[in-house]
Amino acid sequence: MPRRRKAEARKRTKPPGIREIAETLGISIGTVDRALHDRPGINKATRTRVLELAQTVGYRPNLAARFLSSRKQCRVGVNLPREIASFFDLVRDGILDVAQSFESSGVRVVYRSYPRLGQGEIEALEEALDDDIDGLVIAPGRPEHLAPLMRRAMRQGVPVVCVNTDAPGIEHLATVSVDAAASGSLVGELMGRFLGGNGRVVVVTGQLSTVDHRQKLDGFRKELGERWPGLGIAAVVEAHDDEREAYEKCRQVLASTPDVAGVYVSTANSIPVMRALDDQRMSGRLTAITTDLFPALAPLIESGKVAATIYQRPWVQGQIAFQAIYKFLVQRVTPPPVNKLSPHVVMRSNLKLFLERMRPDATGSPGRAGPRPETRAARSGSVATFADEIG
Amino acid sequence: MPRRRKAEARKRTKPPGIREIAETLGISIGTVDRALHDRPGINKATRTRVLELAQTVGYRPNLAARFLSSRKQCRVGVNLPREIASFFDLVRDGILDVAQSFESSGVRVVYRSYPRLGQGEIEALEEALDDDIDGLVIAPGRPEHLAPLMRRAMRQGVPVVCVNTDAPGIEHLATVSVDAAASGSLVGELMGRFLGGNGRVVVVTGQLSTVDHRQKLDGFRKELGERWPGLGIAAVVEAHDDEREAYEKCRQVLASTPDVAGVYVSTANSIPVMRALDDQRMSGRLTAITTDLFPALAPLIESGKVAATIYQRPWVQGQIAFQAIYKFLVQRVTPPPVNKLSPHVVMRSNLKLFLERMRPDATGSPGRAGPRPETRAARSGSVATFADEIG
DNA sequence: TTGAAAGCGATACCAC
DNA sequence: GTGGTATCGCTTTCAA
Repeated sequence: MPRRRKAEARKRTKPPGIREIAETLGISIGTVDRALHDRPGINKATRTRVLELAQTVGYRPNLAARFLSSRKQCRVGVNLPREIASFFDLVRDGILDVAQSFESSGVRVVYRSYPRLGQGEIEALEEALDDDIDGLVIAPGRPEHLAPLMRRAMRQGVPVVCVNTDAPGIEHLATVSVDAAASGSLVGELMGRFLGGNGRVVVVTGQLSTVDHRQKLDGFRKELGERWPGLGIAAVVEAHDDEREAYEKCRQVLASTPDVAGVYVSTANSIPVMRALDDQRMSGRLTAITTDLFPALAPLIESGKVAATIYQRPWVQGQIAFQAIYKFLVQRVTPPPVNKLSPHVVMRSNLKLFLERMRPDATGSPGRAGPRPETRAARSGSVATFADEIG
Repeated sequence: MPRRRKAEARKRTKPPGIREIAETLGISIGTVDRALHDRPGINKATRTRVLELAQTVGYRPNLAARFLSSRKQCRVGVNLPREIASFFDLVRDGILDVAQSFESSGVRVVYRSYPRLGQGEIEALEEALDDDIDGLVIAPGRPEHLAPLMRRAMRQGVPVVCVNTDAPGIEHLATVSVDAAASGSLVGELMGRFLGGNGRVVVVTGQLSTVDHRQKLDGFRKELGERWPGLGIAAVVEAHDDEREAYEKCRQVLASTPDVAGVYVSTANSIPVMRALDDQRMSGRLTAITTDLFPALAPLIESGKVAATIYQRPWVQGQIAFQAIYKFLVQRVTPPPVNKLSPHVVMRSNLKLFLERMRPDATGSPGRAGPRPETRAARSGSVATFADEIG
């Protein structure tokens, strides 16, 4: 067994650098640099020679050295709505967490917020694009309205990653979202199992013109149609993410449809729906499955009034989005254009695992602890980077 | 609105470095370095002065510079069993993925494997400790047998992170695992809902002396006891992760217990159990919930014979484990001692999202693509780092 | 016990 | 077009 000797063994045999390339080619490192970076003022022929040699020796730039020498910083814009905070605050935290772990590569996050999804997002995007930024993470509320600005970003060479939507039809580097169709059919399957295969279900959504909402309904309907002949949709309620509207419409529907066995709320707007159920004294008898997770929902899950909720993993969405931008900017790796996460099923028995991650103090950023003598290890109060991803 | 000017704005105002500290204190950077790193040969008084100033100015080392100048490399040992491959291969991939993304900080993975959980792990651990390694990730099969070696690791100053167990009672830096108790009660809750609150369930486990297995059973039993009065445990079968044993014992139990409504297999040993059910012509009528996910299980989920399986997220476990070691070694951040992941529920409707991640070609390591001219962006065939975490 | 200086591997200039 | 060289912030070594 090859037991390495203590001292010298841990020096690394250094990989080929630009200096080696320069030497073997008998040119200067400046020229190599020019070739590698497509910089102007270099002979086509030498450029090719350099590129080829780089290829064969397997040259890979030393990112530490690059960051150290180039004094410019990478600035990544993050535009998110303030509402719904329980979701987007976690997206932001996920982003900050990853950003943090790459701080030594000189990335900085420039954060902008606006009132709500689709409200002020155009202005914020415009502002960000004016702000000489290298990359951008956004949560498009109304993708179609953003299209022109997205084209502008493209022209400016600013890569944009969209979270919480697959934003088809607008230009972007990548999207990150929960698989909406899978989300819908997952609820269909849970509903089928929970109801023993029989019953009629009311679906409460936002508005069906939103791709995401449409896909969830379609997924749900497909699952029911293909696998659960005894299950049907009693009604589809569009509540437009409005509390009052959700409450009123649900009351009406429930009153006029007595034999409802289940309710599926496919947006975060579940509280008023549950209130309507309560008012009809139905919340115990009905099987309710909701979407997202926030403090007000916890007691409803605890009590069993909500059988399950579909968690859309905002923290992880943020992580992935930032990761994509970072790798693209720093390492020139183009991410997959569409990143679909698997939704999580949260029920009473695993609820606490998720709530723990939602405490405001659990932002999981030991590195932010600030100045400390390096020799003293700091035990961080919460979970490090990836660990938080469960939230 | 503060629109920054184009060119100069993106230079960063540099944070305080050891040079600044040296200057304001009127000493040399060498001395500052000695103070910051507790190196021998420095006056106690100056040391304190440096440390204090560092504290007040908020000194944070530039990791890029550190890595660049220190020519030593960090070597992290990874010891994993070859069986069960569907699980541990993914743990390894998760580790490699993170390692990859930190390659520019000079971490290297030294991989060792041995036949199966608990078989050869002592030798492998010994070998790793002999191999002058800086940190270690292991998957302890029999923690109690490893105790002396773990103590040795501790003495040698080698931090160890354990995956797939919370390995109580042995020394380690941290553990990463699915929350076994939550896993058990989650199955209890699913069972309760699926069976409509009535029926008797057979539990198939490995061996109850294994903490992890015990906790799952306890979680399951607790959930049933507290919330599902109509549900009971018909029998608990210890199959010791042996296929034949599982099959035989299950056959017997099922034959002698006619009124079984559900089966819970709390280890990956579910195939023989399902075969036993099939042989008794019960697989359709029973509600089966299993653990882990591997190719052979997919058709059983597809067909509905397995209602759900609890996915233990090997990929993420690997990521978190390596991340913990890395942060500890490089950034001196001590991770939380226990990292409990929330288990995922996989059913027919979201199965494909998980299977996609299990294809052997989907290792998600664009950076490994090898030498390429940097100016040419590479579109990676699969998902970048964090994205794969859903698998 | 301390100071001074030589790298690490890239970028960004200058001069030719 | 190309070569040379200062520079980034730190570690390391040698000299005082």
